[in-house]
Amino acid sequence: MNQANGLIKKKGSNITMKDVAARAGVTSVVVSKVLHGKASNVRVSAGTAERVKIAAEELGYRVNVWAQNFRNQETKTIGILHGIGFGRPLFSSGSHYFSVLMDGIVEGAFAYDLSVTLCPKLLQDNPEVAINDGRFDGLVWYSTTPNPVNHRLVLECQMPLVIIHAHAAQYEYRHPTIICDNRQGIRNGLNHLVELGHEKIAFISVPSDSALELQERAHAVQAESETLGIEKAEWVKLADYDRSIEEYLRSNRRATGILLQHDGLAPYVYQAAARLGIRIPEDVSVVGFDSTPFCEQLRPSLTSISQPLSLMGEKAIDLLVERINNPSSLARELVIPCGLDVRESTSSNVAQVIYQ
Amino acid sequence: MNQANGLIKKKGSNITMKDVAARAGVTSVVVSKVLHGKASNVRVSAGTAERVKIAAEELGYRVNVWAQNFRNQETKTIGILHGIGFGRPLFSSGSHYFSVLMDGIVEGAFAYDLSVTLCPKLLQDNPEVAINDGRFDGLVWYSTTPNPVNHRLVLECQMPLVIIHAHAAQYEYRHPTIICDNRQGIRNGLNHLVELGHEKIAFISVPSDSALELQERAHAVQAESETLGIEKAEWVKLADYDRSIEEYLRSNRRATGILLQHDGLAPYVYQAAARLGIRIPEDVSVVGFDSTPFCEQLRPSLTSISQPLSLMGEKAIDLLVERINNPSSLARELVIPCGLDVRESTSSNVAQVIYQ
DNA sequence: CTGAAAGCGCTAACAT
DNA sequence: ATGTTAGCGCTTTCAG
Repeated sequence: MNQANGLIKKKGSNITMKDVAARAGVTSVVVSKVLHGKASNVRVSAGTAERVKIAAEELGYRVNVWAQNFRNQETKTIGILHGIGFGRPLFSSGSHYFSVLMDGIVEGAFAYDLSVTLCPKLLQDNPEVAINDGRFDGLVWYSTTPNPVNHRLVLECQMPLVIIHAHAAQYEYRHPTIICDNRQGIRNGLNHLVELGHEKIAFISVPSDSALELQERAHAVQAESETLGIEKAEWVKLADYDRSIEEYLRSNRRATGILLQHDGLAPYVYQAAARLGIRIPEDVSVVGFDSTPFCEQLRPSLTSISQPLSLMGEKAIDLLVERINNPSSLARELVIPCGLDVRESTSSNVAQVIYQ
Repeated sequence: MNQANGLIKKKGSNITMKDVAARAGVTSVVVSKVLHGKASNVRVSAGTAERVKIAAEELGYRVNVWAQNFRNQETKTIGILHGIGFGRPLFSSGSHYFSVLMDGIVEGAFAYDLSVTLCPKLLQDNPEVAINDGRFDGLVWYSTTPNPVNHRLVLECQMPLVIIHAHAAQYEYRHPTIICDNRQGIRNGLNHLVELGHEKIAFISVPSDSALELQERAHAVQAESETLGIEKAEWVKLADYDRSIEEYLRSNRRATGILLQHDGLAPYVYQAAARLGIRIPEDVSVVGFDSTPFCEQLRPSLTSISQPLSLMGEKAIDLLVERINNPSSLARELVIPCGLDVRESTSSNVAQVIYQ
């Protein structure tokens, strides 16, 4: 087999500033100034500068960024902490959630010339070690369902850290947080149904809502339905997903507009409706929350309140950088408005009225 | 607003080995040996070791990994180079390709305790700089459609680098490569159709196939159809996607089994078939190549030859690590077998015969 | 068994 | 305008 290699450099066999300096007949300090010095710092004669540049070019010199960062006591790198047990998230499977979030985070990080690192030490066994081993300038932590263990870990974290999906108060204002405006999102959904002519609206929620955001959505429904002056939305709390929904849909209390606490409840509603011969959206309109890609796969596709996840990831980096540059800056909370993606699962209530 | 911070450490305000040494009444060398020394190296009295450990514990000492790596002239970090123009790939949108590949790469990297870094310098403007600035121990490069610019860049790369979707010969055996077995994949597809009773088989390909893998698939069809003893598969080369396919399907040369050069051609075939009232799979069976998630979204879902992308990412890291540890090791080529995901677009040819 | 010295590549501060 | 010194945190080498 034709085999050409040995072209790969051995560790530490790179050209350094010293080499360049030697060739240019100066010291490495001059090289540093010429090649990387801030304009103000460069007090070097034009001739020397030229010689240095030529020498660097000839030798194919490349700055060693790690040495540079090490010297500067920074890493220009941020880490991602995954909430649930800090296990490793997957890009390709699961809820698609991580992919979208990551895109935002990377986008934000790149704007500040920060690298984003997926680190086994951080994403597996012992985050508490890697969290503080000099690897990162800052961390992004996201979790929809906090638990006592990681709550404490996050609270005690001494590194610049930004938390996605939380209120600053939850973490004693120790770290900046970013969260979507669940109340305004619910308002979007309710408004949409009202505008379509629905007067009786139900909110379907999971049985136990440990996740803060789910709680907020539930509260918002209460508050907003009063404000909107619509019949106070009936709150269907699910004990047994399938059965509860079917019972509700069969009852005479059935609403014409249904709001879901999150998209994941849609299949239960769809299936129960199908069993009962209730058509979506002709007989009942359904609005989800989160507007995951999953919505597009449902038949009919699911109208859903959108959480601008990617944007949140991006903005999170703004907060983080602020914190890195000024560790004693205020731990701000950023609230991002929700949108509404109208799809096939909602329609006007008029037709229904006519044919009833 | 209740505000508690100032808890975030300033840069470089960490406990170092020096601090631990001072408290334990030894030097940092001893600390290093006790805390990080390989078992063989630790020639320290039990008492001292104990004191050091206690001191470290009391001070909350954490090793600074970057300093450690810097000293060891390594980074324990690999970078990902995206082929086409080296632009930044997105996780959430696009072909899903990147997500799957990344999962494999990360899986592989984590097995070696390597971090995977997404770096703006690498993924944007000037990869040629970041490629060699001391940031990475090695690089993964993937591209389905190489161009002269990045071909040269890759050829001249002095870092350990592994290439996904290429033959080692294309890069003069300078870097290890990994590629799926396109010929065997085509064989899978043809076999499947033959076993279903199809005797006349067509291969539909794109007009210009700059991508190496597409070429390989085409060649494989020629070679394998002979081997299989089936009527030599007709090769429909598309000049104009829609028209060519429709013309072909309308002609009396129409096959009952169609093999596609890649999944992306399926919609054209589906639509042309629909226009002509040709049913899939009743009248014609269709097999794609790549088995992208897209296959599931088609109606009927598309049977497709699968490329184990995630596994390829994982194996790529094996090759890369081999290269990092031994730069003058052989630039191997790894060929990974394809699978076949049977879905709804293929069925037995028997029914068709009966009712004809 | 422990310590002193040296240095990875780079740069800020202080000489000259 | 250029050089010298010093040190980021760590570990290897060599002396005691």
